[in-house]
Amino acid sequence: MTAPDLFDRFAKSSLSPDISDATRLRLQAMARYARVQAGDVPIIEEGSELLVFVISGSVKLVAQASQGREQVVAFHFAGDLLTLPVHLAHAYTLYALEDCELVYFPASQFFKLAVTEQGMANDILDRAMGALARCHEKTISLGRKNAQEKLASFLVTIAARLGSSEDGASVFELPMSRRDIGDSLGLTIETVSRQFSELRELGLLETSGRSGVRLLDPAGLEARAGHLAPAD
Amino acid sequence: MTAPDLFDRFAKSSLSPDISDATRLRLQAMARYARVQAGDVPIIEEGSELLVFVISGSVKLVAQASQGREQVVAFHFAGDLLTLPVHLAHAYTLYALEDCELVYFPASQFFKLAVTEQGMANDILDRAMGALARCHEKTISLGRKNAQEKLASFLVTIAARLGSSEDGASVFELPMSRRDIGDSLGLTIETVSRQFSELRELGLLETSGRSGVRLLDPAGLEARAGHLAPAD
DNA sequence: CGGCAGTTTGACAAGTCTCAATGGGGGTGG
DNA sequence: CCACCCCCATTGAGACTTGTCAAACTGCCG
Repeated sequence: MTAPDLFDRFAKSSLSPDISDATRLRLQAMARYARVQAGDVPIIEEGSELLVFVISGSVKLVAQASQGREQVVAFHFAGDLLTLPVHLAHAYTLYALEDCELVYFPASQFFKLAVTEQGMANDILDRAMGALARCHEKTISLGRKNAQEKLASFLVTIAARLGSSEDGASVFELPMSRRDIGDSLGLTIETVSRQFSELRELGLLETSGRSGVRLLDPAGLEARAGHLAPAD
Repeated sequence: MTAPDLFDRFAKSSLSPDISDATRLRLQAMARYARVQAGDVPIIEEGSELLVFVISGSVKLVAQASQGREQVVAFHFAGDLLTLPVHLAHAYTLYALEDCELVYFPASQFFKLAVTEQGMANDILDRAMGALARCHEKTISLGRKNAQEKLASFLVTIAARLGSSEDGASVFELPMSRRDIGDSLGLTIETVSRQFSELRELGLLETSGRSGVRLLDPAGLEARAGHLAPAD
């Protein structure tokens, strides 16, 4: 598949259909592409903030702290938009969890163009607000939850994104390793594993192989996620 | 001071000067105002996401988890823009840390208008991206830092925002209590207090009264913040 | 000056991390 | 197609950071 094909798929999935041809062409001119395998770093580029669209596959956005400690700031899946920040106090890197196709743009250029098209500006704003809201939710998880609540809420969130429903259960394959989950939740790989075991013993979920998960009791899991009951 | 005055100050500080009069008038028509004292909840409104401009004072955005646990998602000071989310898995509330003046708008209406003015849309996008970047930084702090690193990086960040320089030292008054700091860093009030004492014993800072802070060695503090060295 | 709320300090408990060993999945090569 | 091997995941034991509970202290405000 060639780059133009990738741009078309990007346009179809992530641009509103009533974008003007002129804007579309200018977007295409500034678009860059990455097709990478699991584990690779898709984008090697410094100096400017990037706007990255995940066309297929899944990625993790990782921040490096001192002493080799890593924090997964966010996971993103096909259809998502993410921003790759220039480093502030920490350096950020994007990694492919699976084989991936990405389309990306220098953020400032993209914005300059986006604000000339109302539909596009609106869409980008919505996505940015959505990303901010998800980051806020993650903040709560990291700051005020114990290990079990962290894993439970993580699984509930992933299930909402990737899960398919099978008579009350939610079934999905985790594209990330236990280490990635730990690095995302602020836990060690061992603690993640222990919590998986405990949730299994509680009858809330089953696992098959390394990545298969079946949430047997989504409501029970949600109850252990430390979320505020909506009716409170 | 009357509401129109507040709008003028908002316009002067937070709107680009070349906004059209029509847009300005429509903004004024949808603007709402809050003037509250420390500790108050400035905005009681449900159902839609709000865009809040802090004209004066400072606020904390708090998320309630189950069992009365609170997580401070962000502090905001005069000049800041923040979004007050409709609740997702958690409920959010805004509290005034000091006497405050706020101007706020329903986010969707504001956006609809903002995208008709390029400068405005750009500005809002920039601010949203900035908020997202700060939230990412907070994620790292919560997920991968110990208590001392959390407090050190918190103080460095606040100093950059509120501190005034006095021959190498950075001096400021904390508008928030130890509890607020703990709720922001995912620590208890006792742990925050112990870390203050330890940093004091290390000669990195002095405190005066409950809120006065003098960072004697900002570089030394930064070194303990767990940040990645820029040159790495 | 007195009282109260917020802060500091101390002792102990608990949860998570660290280090270590075992187990199992899944990919590779024969 | 099967067997092997390596890497990831699981399980266990002990250490350590942080949380919990309690008491003393001190700014701050009336």
